[in-house]
Amino acid sequence: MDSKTLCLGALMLGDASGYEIKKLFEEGPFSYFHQSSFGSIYPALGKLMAEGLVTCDEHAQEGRPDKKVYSLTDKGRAAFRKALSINPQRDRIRSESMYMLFFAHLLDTGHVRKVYDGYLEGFRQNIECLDGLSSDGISPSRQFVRGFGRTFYEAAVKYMEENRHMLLPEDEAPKAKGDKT
Amino acid sequence: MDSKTLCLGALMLGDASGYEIKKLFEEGPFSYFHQSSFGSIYPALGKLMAEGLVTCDEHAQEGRPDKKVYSLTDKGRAAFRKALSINPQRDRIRSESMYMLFFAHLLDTGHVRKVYDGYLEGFRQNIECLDGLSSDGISPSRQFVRGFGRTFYEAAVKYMEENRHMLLPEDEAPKAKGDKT
DNA sequence: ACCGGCATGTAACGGGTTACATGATTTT
DNA sequence: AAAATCATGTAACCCGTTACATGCCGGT
Repeated sequence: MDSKTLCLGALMLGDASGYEIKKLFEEGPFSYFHQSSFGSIYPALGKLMAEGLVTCDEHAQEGRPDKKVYSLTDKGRAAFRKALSINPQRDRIRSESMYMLFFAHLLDTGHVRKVYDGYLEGFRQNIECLDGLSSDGISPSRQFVRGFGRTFYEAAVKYMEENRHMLLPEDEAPKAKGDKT
Repeated sequence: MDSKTLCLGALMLGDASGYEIKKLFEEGPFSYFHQSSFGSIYPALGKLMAEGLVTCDEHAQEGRPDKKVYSLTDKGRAAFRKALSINPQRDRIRSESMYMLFFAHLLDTGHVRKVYDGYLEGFRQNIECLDGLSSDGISPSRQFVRGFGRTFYEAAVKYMEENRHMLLPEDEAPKAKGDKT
């Protein structure tokens, strides 16, 4: 999915500036299945302007650059719908952490533990973040996607909690501290 | 994760040619969390050779290019371990299908159905593929990662089967064909 | 005092995907 | 007869990330 389509979609949720669009991908509704950075958003918005797919409303501000709020045009909405009407290719997963854990037996236990806990923590944070989103008046589509993300993250946390011993057996031992073994 | 590290990891599983490495990412043990293409594998192998991290054994063949089988050197194994000792950044999910389904209410029902079924089918195929892998003598690390993939795909299939109505309500109706409603 | 947030933008760099080039053999 | 598999490799292109440039305001 190219940056332009990503921006069009963001604007479907309401007018926004480049800065605000980035937040949608960082903490907002898109954060669970996409991301974007300034270096791709600003140029994308420029191109969309040139193509007449968005308009821009400049709000002068003191002490900081003007805030440029973009809005979709009818042409933009049509272009967005067209962009989504292609058949998406299969998702390509790309997990550095999993690649690393695949080779956990070659690595220092301390390192594996750090990666493991960090990965788990990331999933937990995503769940918290999902919990923090308001569900007022959102479309069934959005609810569906949110639920999907939730399902995934919860399954991941559960699996990692239950199967920690496979990669970190020694972490399981110190359960009873006064035992007579 | 850069292509060179990806190739080193592939060779940790055994000597292989570029062609075979690609298959590891397409159908093999890595297919669940990474991928790679010829355009990145062959140049990566060339660089690894130049750096002395792998050696190459050329097998002459009739009617097709010589098969170049690569093996890790000690230096290569050390480099691999070092590459994995950094702290991986958080996984970045990138799902075109989810992005599309997020906006399902804007799209033609037939298209949504096609995307939905295609997506689901992809997950089912991944599960089948996992079932087809032999578990003989694989390390706990590999078992862990495999289990993780399985957990994810099964949760995804279950969620999509149970919540289809959220995006495709009309598909639910024709359940009882002789009812008296 | 310093860091994080707000706010926009550019440029280099890196790297991966895609397409191209070649060609025999096996399967459908 | 066509398509897929085996097998390697190059090159252009795209495009995204990262770092840089600028600057104020509010909180610690």
